[in-house]
This record gives sequence, structure tokens and C-alpha cells, in this order.
Amino acid sequence: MRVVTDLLPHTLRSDALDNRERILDAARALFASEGLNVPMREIARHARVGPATLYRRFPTKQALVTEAFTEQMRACHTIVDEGLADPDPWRGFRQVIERTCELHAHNRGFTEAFMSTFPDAMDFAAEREYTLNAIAKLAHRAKDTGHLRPDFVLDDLILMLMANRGIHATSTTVRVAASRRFAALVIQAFQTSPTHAPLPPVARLATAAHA
Amino acid sequence: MRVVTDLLPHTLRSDALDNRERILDAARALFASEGLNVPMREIARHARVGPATLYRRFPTKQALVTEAFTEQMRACHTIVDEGLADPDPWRGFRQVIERTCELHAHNRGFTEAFMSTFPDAMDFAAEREYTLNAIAKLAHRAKDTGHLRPDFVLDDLILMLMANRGIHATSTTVRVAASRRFAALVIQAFQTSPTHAPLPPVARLATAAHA
DNA sequence: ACCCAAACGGACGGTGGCGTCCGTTAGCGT
DNA sequence: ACGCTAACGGACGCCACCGTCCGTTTGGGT
Repeated sequence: MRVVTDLLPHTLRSDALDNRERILDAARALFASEGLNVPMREIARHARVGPATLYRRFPTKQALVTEAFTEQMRACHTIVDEGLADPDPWRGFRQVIERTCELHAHNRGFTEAFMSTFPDAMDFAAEREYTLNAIAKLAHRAKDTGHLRPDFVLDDLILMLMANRGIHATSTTVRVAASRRFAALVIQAFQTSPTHAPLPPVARLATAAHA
Repeated sequence: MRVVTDLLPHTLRSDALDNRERILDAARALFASEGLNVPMREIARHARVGPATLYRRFPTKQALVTEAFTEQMRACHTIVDEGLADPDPWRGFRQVIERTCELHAHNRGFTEAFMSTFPDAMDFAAEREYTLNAIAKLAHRAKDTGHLRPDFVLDDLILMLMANRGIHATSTTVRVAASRRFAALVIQAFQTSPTHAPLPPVARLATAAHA
């Protein structure tokens, strides 16, 4: 029995390739502004493509989402890497928060994709893991400088990300502005303070981040 | 022409009244655990009632939601009143935040109903207004004590509420725990601090709180 | 220039939620 | 005990979205 991949050509015809790009563009635009719940057909329409073509290129919405957001995943990657590279860990930490919040505020759909394990078994799991590990390391260093409160845990960051996605607004600009202020407040909360009363116990969200 | 209300009997038959209660119970339970997006028929099924009966009592989902959440609205009311009554405004303010977060964490649907103007023209608008005004007054007093940061604005509280609703979790207990910790962090952020860097400009969310 | 497989998209059947109609049941006043 | 009518709920038609089939078009190799 021949395997399926044997039957599929490894190079797309020019028109097919063109359509693929248009589909991805449409998907990115719609995911960003409307979230992941846009109907597949809506994406197809925006891409000036029939439904069948869309399904031919991306058999499942998963596949489309994954492909559409690789760029943003890379951006996430870059953000934490740069934060990690900063000689001042506390400043790096703050910037990671600020830039991550902004990234998510710009992209409604990306947040959904990143936060939830999605339907299930999102392909971002590995990336997500890498990112969180990097942040954990950064947080450790930031604690050593005495700027990050000692009782901070990684789940607090997830908590913050979940909270950030709760910020809806009609226009992107408003949402981004709100997100920026939110990030500033969060940083304030994470900062070591002479008056920090003990925090309530952590809730283990790391794996329970369902949508 | 006789008005509709003339034709409707002002007293329900006993079985009708019974069904009405069962519908409300089912609605409250489902709204709390699943959010407002539960299908009407699902509510009907849980109430052991035909769809027609549900629609007869509550012609629109709006009506059902409004009726189902009057209790919680009263709770909200009580929370801010008690906060306002506290001789220590800052403690009152903190408790309003804590208790509000907890209330919302317990009730997925209530948050949606309260935050968004919903489809449009939710009947809670008036209550919402009252609540926000009360909190504004409380915040003013808390600032006077020097505990609440001077650059706090009411939109920050809305921001916090929106953020709180972003906290999803499979189980209620986890969500409540997370929400509690979140509230504590938020209070930390709102507290006057020797190190408070100026916050980014506010985003006017008050009216743009769409779902 | 020709051909054929890759690629296309309109059209189809299936599912699930919606709101309403109407024939049947049963509360309650006499 | 009876009858009238409020109240019931199964069943209907509607619409949106889903994923696939299949007859037609077209890129690109010979």
C-alpha cells in the first residue's frame, strides 16, 4: 500500500500556491480581528476562493491556525529571548510582559490559540513550553535582583495572560491602549513592595488553560 | 385596541408558576457553569419543559437572563454598599474588589451579562451605573486616605473586571482560587507605592465594554 | 499546439440552534 | 362533576455552518 504522502506532489502549481497565500492572508486578518470563531467559508470568501480549495489546502481549522500563527509564535520567541538577553533581568521581565500583552492585544485569535490547548492537542504546545521555561528562568534572575516579589510563581504569569485576554474592546487601538495600562499595573503588582501582604494560594492553571 | 397586558392574566396557574421556577433554576445553573451561550433548548431540557413553554414565559433570552440574575445584581449592590459603609475606605475598596472578583468567578454567565451591554440594551444598565458611581465615590475617599494611588481612574476598575473574566478554568474551584489571587495582585497594583512610575494613558472602556 | 493531471468552485446532504404553530392536557372556578 | 381556557410540548420550517463530491477549468511539461 502506497503512503498518502507519496501521492501528494511536493510542489504546488503556481495558482495553487497563490491561493494558499491569499487564504493565509485572509485567515490572519480575520483571526486577528474576529478571533478563531470565524466560519471557514468566511475566510474562503475573503480569499476569493471556493470552500473546497480552502479545505484542500488546510483539511482542518487546526492546520490553518497553526500555519497562520507561526509568525506570531516566532515573535513570542523573540520577545522572551530578548528579555532573557537583557543585562537587567527585572527590566527584561517587565518588557516581556509589556510586549507580550501588546502582541496579544493586537491579535484576538492568537491569544485564543496560544492560551487554550484549543480543541485539543494544539501544535503550539512545544513552543508554549519553551516560552514558559524561558520566562521561568528570567523570573528567577529577576527575583535575585530583589525587584520581583519572591512569592511570584509562573502560574501568576499565566494568570496575567488569561486576564489580558479578557480585555475586549470594539477597536484594536482601544484594546491595545487598555492592554498597555493593564501591563503597567500588573508589573506594579509583581514588583517587590514593602507592604506586600501574603498572596492567596496559587491556582494551578498551567495545564487547565482551557478556552 | 386593547393593550397586550390587558389580555395577559396577572396570576399564573400553579403548574405554570412551578415550571417558571424550574426554568429559572435551570437557567441559573447553566448560565453559571456554561455562560450565556447555552442553547435555549438546553435550558428547557434541564427544566423538564418543552421549548414552547420556555419561550412563552421568557420570549427572549434577554428576559430570561435579566430575571435569572436579579439576585446577583442585588449581591453586587450589597457589596458596594457594604464597602461604602466601611469606616476605612481603603479596606472597603479592597473588599469590594475581592468580593466582586469572587462573585464573578463563581458565575461565568453573570460576568458576561454584567460586562457587556450584551446583544444591546441590557436591562442592567441602570444597576451597573449605580454600582460604578458608588465605587467612584469609594475610590475618591480611598485616595484621600493616601492608600489608593492618585492616578487610579474608574476605567481601571472596569479594566480589572474585564481582565478577571478572562480567567477561565475547567473547575469552578480553580477559577475562584485564581480569581482570589488575581484580586490580591490587583489590589497591590492599585495601592500607592513609593515607586509608582506614571501609568500609560487610560483607555475609555466604560461604554465600549462589548463582548 | 496539445494534453492531462492538478486545481478549482458550485452544489449537495447533514447537523444544530432558532422561534412558532397547533392539537392535546389539566388546573381551577362554578 | 363539569367545562372552559390557560398551559403544555411535539413537530415544523428556517437559517448558518460544516465537510465532501464531481463536473469544469487551467497550468505547465512535451
